[in-house]
Amino acid sequence: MVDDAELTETWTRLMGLFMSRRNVLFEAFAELQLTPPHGHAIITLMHGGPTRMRDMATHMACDASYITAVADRLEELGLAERRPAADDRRVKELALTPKGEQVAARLDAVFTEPPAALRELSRADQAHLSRITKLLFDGATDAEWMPPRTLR
Amino acid sequence: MVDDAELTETWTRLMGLFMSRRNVLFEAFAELQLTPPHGHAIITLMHGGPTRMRDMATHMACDASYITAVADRLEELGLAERRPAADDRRVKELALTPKGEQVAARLDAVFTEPPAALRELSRADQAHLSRITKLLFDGATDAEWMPPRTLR
DNA sequence: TATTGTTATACTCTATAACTATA
DNA sequence: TATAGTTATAGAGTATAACAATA
Repeated sequence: MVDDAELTETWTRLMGLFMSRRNVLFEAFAELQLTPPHGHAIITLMHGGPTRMRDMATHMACDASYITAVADRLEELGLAERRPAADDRRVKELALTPKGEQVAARLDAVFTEPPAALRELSRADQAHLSRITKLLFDGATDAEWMPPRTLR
Repeated sequence: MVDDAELTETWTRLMGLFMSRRNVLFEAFAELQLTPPHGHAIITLMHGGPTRMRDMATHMACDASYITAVADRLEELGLAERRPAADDRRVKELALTPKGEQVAARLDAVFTEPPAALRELSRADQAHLSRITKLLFDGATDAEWMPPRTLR
């Protein structure tokens, strides 16, 4: 029997798991002396490769001037560097350093790593959950679903 | 077949749903001219009743002085009010006004409302998901699980 | 002396506006 | 003239430290 209250409880339980993972990620940010936007930026660089500062501002939905500050900080930390773009002398690209690659990979792993409890489900339940989340994904409207690139 | 990659994808899909709900809640905060901490505070008051300012600071994991600012703002908005505590004249309690009750209930509903996609699952899959999330809940260590009181 | 809430203050995060150098 | 990035500056959010009232 699945009534409305039970559906809400189901959702609440899922939310609890999310919150815990979010906390883990935020702790990882703090340990690396990064704010969430800085973490977001380097994970974006890891997935997308060298990125024009303007495009980074668009992606992060923030003002361009803030990207200047983020880039400054990432350079200070030795995680990323500015590079002139090949074709347009106004443009700079932001690119990860080798150290930045390592840090980004570590943060990305923290983010995508399923909670241990998920691993401890039976194979059958893991398969159920996989199938059901695919249905959720297909059933969700665009407004409801957002690609979880990183947590901001 | 459920290999590690599939488990990660399952988790990623769930994260996507979560992110979307988070956005909805943040929009609801913004419409009410509340920051997440203010929303957090009034939902706490809704669940816990009148609360000493000191206890609110502990609950919100912030400095006591910040609660002064939060209380000021909530009073300005007519959502909460300070009351002297009965037993200790140093202490003030924060309590929701009738308007605050309404606003808190609305925010809480936004927060706990399951995504539409969850409702559109078959009864059988809803039951599966309910059962599996209970297993997740029971299997999670304290460090992994956090009661999703509100989103900060 | 210790604790509650407040004030004064400072620091961080982020945006807006003005500027430069290219295009 | 328009665009990419920077600088200067301002505002919001939040903490720290000192303070008054009460325990």
